[in-house]
Amino acid sequence: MAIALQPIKPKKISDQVFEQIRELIFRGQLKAGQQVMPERELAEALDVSRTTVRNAINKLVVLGLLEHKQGQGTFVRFPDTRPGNPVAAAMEVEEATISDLLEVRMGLECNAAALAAQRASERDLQFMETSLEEIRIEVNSGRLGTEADTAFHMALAYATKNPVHVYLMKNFYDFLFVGIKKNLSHLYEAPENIDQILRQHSEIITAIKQKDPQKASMAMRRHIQFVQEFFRNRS
Amino acid sequence: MAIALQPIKPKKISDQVFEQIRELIFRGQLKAGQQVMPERELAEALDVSRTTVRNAINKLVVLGLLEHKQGQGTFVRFPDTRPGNPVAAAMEVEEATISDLLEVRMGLECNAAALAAQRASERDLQFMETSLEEIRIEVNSGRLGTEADTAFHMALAYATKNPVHVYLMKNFYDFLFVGIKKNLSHLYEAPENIDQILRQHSEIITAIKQKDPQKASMAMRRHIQFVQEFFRNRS
DNA sequence: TATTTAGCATTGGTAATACCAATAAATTTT
DNA sequence: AAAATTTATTGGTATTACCAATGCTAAATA
Repeated sequence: MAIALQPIKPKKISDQVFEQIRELIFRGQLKAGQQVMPERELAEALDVSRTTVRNAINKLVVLGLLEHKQGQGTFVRFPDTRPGNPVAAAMEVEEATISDLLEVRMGLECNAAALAAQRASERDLQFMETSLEEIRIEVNSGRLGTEADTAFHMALAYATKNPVHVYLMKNFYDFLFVGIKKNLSHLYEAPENIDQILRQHSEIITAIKQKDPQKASMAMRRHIQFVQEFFRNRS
Repeated sequence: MAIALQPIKPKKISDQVFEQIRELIFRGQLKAGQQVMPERELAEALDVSRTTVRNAINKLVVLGLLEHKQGQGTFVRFPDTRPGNPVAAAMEVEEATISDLLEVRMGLECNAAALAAQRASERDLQFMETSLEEIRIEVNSGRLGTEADTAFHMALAYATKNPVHVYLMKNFYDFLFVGIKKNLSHLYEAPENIDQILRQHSEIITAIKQKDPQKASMAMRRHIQFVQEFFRNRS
């Protein structure tokens, strides 16, 4: 007998719950930042076990749509902080130090400087010089030019014309710079350091202008080494 | 009183299990297609509840690293058949080429090799040599040792002892794999290249054994340059 | 009274156990 | 020998209990 029987839904219950909640989020009935019903209530409302609800919610958490907060509840994440960004959490968990961050930047950015020296357009150079100028202004106004500083390094990333490098820097921007930002205040407290740093940045730009990869890489190396030294001495 | 007590950070148990299993996959100790231990056995072996193991595994399933098959077991997915591989997708969107990937790896991995030369433990070296040996076996059997090759580079990442670098490479894993797979499949057209590659990997290990950062970095540089040259000549 | 402290309620995290459901292999039956 | 059945294994769901973190509230204290 070949009667086309209705192939019953072989779906896992937890997946059905998952779909329902996700729908609520997509439809905007669960807005960003809002708290979702507690697991216990959801379980009763849907007449399934808390275990099942839990699996569904966990899936949404892993996908970055929801966020667990023990003792408070589960909340809808804001879309702009969603894509692949367990960064902040990872930062806490991984015990990453400023030193660790600088080590990685040494490899990544020296290479980027060398690439930029081969490919940077006039526009790229202008962006970098603008950022450098903004740092000067900020610092002279008594503020710290952290924003401008990161802008400089992002401009460098774009100047490599390498989409993979840009992708990395975009996605790990927080991870690579957040630690620096927090501690940059100390570095900028000593005015004599500021001149050093400005000069180092300037040297990087000069080397890129001259289209000298070796020189650019070395300039970046000296810059990062300087920062490394600073943090080594104060800890 | 302002004694800076060390604020304990109790990671979730399920996340610890998650990390362990994921590391087994990255290191190649759990190969693609292979079945992982049943949840009940894992729970007993790790001395945690099955619930916890379940949560950890579920997370890996959602991330696409594992695959559930009711009545059979849980299996390691083949990296290139992962649905919605975020990095691979990004590679399409960003129009990234193998050449772009190799450029970034040049910066990241040369630096990693230098760090590993300063910090690699015996265990790290063993992992690298095991991976290298597995590549040999795979190649001699007519297959291409893409997974073993990836495991080698992950082992190098772990050997740096730098949590930021490890974190980057973990999230870079798919990208790395895709790149390596394409590398090898094309390099395989000229078998004499395989010997070159094996020797280059061997030189990297040797340099790390000798705790010579410069040499390790240079060995890695030569390796990547070799692959770059190959792709330059065939396009 | 103002502040601190302690306790309580809420909510996610883990555990233990039992049973359901699907699959594959072994066994029995035809 | 082939087919049907049973059995063992393994993931899926349910239930219950308790732990752990957070925030609120009321009691205790200065």
